[in-house]
Amino acid sequence: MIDVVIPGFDIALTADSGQCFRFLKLSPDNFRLIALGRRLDIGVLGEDRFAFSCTRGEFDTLWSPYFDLQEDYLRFRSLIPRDDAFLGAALRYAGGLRILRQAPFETLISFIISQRKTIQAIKGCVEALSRRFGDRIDEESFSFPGPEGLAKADLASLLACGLGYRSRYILATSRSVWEGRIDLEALSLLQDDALHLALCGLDGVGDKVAQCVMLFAYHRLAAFPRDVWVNRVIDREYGGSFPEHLYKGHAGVIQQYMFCYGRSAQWREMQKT
DNA sequence: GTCCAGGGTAAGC
DNA sequence: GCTTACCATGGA
Repeated sequence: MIDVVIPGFDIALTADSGQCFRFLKLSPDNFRLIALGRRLDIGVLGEDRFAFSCTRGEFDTLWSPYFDLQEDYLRFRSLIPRDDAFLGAALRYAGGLRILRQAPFETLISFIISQRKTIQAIKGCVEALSRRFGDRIDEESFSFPGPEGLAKADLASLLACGLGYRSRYILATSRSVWEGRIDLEALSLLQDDALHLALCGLDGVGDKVAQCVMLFAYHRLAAFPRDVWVNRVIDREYGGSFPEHLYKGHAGVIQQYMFCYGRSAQWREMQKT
């Protein structure tokens, strides 16, 4: 267990930001994450102070990159026009979140699952998949399965995880990865357009899922996923057209502020009046 | 009972 | 090129 100072970092917000479905909220100030084949517990000690259940070396080489802690998120704030009241409020609400650097396969499968599901439901499916096909980490923790485990699964087992019609997408895409028809590691060498095209060639992956995988796994900060929440914000606050061009190269970060604030009780309450 | 959720696909035009 | 019906599941 180590004690670290991370200015401006909000673990509660990041854990519930809809990027990753393997955060567990143990208490208001304690979180558990399964990632990188490990279990990590994070406690909030105070303003900008956190406890991580790992060594200093693991924090520096594994978790600091995972949480994108070397990036200066203050530089994204200066991109927001002063007269944009919505983004100003969104930043005050969600400015402490980070764009995670997650494993491509887990992110890919998780966002194929995500279609027409709530975040809670996605979490349930991902947990079920991990328990059935992943490796045991400890008494109660299981890693997300690799391509082999899912490629060799049968449809009935996938259906039993609550995946519904997405089961055949997950089987087909897992087989594409396992059989080497697509190399998720090699995709990191591609430019954004080529990466998007390659991802959209997979079963169950369209524009939105591809954008999520680009942003949350390949850290392409220009990717701009448009889901029902973001579209709702764009309709209500920007007359149906968001000026993405103002944030060239970093619109994905702005999108994530919009998503989190748009889902908040605070913004939703304002919409009722 | 109805509506909605971090959508994709294939058929139709 | 652009719409539209359909796809399972669970919770509000």
